[in-house]
Amino acid sequence: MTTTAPPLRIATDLEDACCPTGRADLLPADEAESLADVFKALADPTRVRLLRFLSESPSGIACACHLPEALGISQPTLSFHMHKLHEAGLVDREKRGRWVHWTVRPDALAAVQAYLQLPLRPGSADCC
Amino acid sequence: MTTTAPPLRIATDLEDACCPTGRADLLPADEAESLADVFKALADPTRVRLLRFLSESPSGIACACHLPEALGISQPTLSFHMHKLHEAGLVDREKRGRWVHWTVRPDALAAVQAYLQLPLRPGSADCC
DNA sequence: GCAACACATGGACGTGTGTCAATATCGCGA
DNA sequence: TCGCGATATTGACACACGTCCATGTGTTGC
Repeated sequence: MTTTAPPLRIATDLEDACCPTGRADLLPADEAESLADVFKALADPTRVRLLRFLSESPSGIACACHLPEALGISQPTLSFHMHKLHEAGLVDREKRGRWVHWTVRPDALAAVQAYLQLPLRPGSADCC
Repeated sequence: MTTTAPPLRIATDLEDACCPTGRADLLPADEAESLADVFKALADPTRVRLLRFLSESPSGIACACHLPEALGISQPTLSFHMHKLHEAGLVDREKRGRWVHWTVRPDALAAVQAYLQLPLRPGSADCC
C-alpha cells in the first residue's frame, strides 16, 4: 500500500482525436484495491455503527458486551463484523481475560481520507 | 439522510454492572445505512479508479471513451460501474449528443468525510 | 433512410456477503 | 476440576455483486 506504482496514462497513441491534452491519470490497480478493501469494510450499516461506537467510547476502547442486543443482531454476527473490521486494519483486538477489547486505529483511515480529498481540477475544457 | 434521529443509548437498565457510565451512543440506523451506501459505491477498485479519474480530469468532467480498454473491462461493465456511482449520488450524468459526460459531485462525499473524522474520546477508562 | 457509433439493458454465471443455529474454544470462579 | 460465561468458528442459506455476451436504444453523418 505504501509502494506507489507509476500511474498509467490512457491512450498513448497521438493519432486519437478525442481528449488530445487533458487526459487524466489512472490510479494504480494495487492502490485502488487497498483503498477499496477499506471501503468494503465500511460498506455495511452495522459496521458503520460499530466503528462509530468504538470511537465514541472512552479512549476508543470498548467491549462487545451489549452490542448484539443493541444492534439487533446475534453474537456470531457481531463477531463476524468485528472480524471484518479487524481484517481491514480499522480496529485492534486485545484479549483481556474473558473479554475482548477493541480499539479504533485512526491511522488506518488516513489513506481513504486522503483519497476522498478529490483533486478537482479547475478549468472549463470539455473532453470529447 | 439529513434527518437525524435521536441516537440510541445502550442498556438503559441500571442494575447492569458493566460499563456503568462511559457508554457511547449508537448511530441511528438510517444514518448508518446512507453512509454505508456511499461506502458500498466506493467498495470496488474499478470504481475507486473511475472516481479518481473523473476528479483529475479538467473541471471534473470526462467522457468514457477510452476507459474500458484502460481499465481492462468491457463496455457493459463500465456502464454498470458508472450506474453504481450515479446511483450513490457521487457523479452527475449529462448526455451531450452521442456521448455522456460525467462530473464528480464533491458534496456527496461530505457525509462520509465527516464520518471518518472519528471523534476519539480522550480518557483512560476501560469499559468492562 | 441507413449505417456506424456510444451507451444502456437483459440474461446468465460464478463468487462474495450477511445472517443465523449449532458447536467449539478459551478463561474465570466456585 | 467442573461448570459457566464470552467469544470464535462452522455449516447452511438467501441474496447481492461483478463480469461477460448479446441485444436494444438513441444520435450522428453520409
